[in-house]
Amino acid sequence: MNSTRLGHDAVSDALGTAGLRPTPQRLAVYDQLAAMDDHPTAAEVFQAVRPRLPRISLATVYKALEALAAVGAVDRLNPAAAGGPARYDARGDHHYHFRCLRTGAIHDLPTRYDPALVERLDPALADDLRRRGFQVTGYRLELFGYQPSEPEGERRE
Amino acid sequence: MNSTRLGHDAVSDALGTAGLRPTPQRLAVYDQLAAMDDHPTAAEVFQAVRPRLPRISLATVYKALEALAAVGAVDRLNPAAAGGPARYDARGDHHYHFRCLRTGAIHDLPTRYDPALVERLDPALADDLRRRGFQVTGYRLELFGYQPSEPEGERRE
DNA sequence: ATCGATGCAAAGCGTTTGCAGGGGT
DNA sequence: ACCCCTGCAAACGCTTTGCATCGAT
Repeated sequence: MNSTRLGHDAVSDALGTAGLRPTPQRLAVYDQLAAMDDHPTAAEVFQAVRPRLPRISLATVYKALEALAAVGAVDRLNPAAAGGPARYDARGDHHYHFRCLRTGAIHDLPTRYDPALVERLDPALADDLRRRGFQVTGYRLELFGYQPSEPEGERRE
Repeated sequence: MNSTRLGHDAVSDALGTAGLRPTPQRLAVYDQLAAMDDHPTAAEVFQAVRPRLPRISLATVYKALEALAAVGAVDRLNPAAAGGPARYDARGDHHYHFRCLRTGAIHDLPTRYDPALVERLDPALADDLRRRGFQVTGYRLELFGYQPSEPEGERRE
């Protein structure tokens, strides 16, 4: 569904290169994450993979997500509220997100990470940061609002 | 230090209008927050107000921050990592933040909330969102990187 | 045989809640 | 008198960790 999602081979390679094993659990977690397009929580991934791996534990899902994040195969998205669950993103590149304030779902936006965004957005700000000695290594842009309501499949955080 | 910070009277008024009482604890929490410029966590505010209010509890600090946020006197900033503490902002307006990846400190950026940011950043994206029925009510822009190291006063999350 | 990964249970951390006591209007 | 607030303690949700077992090289 998305051109930036990796296949088993690419994920296996990425894990292997980092000295991590491409276990069935890790690959299943990645598959499940890549198949869901509203960026599920760890608990949701856990429920979704249980039919395939009935003996998997939630702790293993967390560890798998950590391993996948370590090799850049997934991104962990910050919780919307303190104490809320983090959500995960199977894309390996940077992009913007839209977060629904009603359901907590996160959708990808068809835009790309733009290293020059700050410069373009506000040259004076970029200049000011440089002058103050702040080294900017990245940014996060997140839109929020409300997605069209769906008759089913709703989720609340 | 910052023109958008409110005085006791304004905070008291805001609380009163909402049917909330301007208690010493709430005002002290607001004062402390306004006096710190790296956007402390609830625990840090708690420690900072203890000398003035030795009997205050952490729960009261949380409740005070909630009350202040409810009337718009403070903003709660999402945790950087899942399970990490939220940070609080004494400014009543919207603006961007710079988050230090080393210390977790958050600094204000001298920019303002721009309702037309999405339109300006990417008109095609704005159009696409409208077409798909997504209602955008706000956004969050956060830069991260590294602040100049300080000889003292460092903090890690 | 080695060494990492799994899965279970328990701990950890930030935050919220229940509730009795207290204070302002 | 009323109602909100405080402060203590306990509960809560999400995540991580300790540890014995398992599995692949």
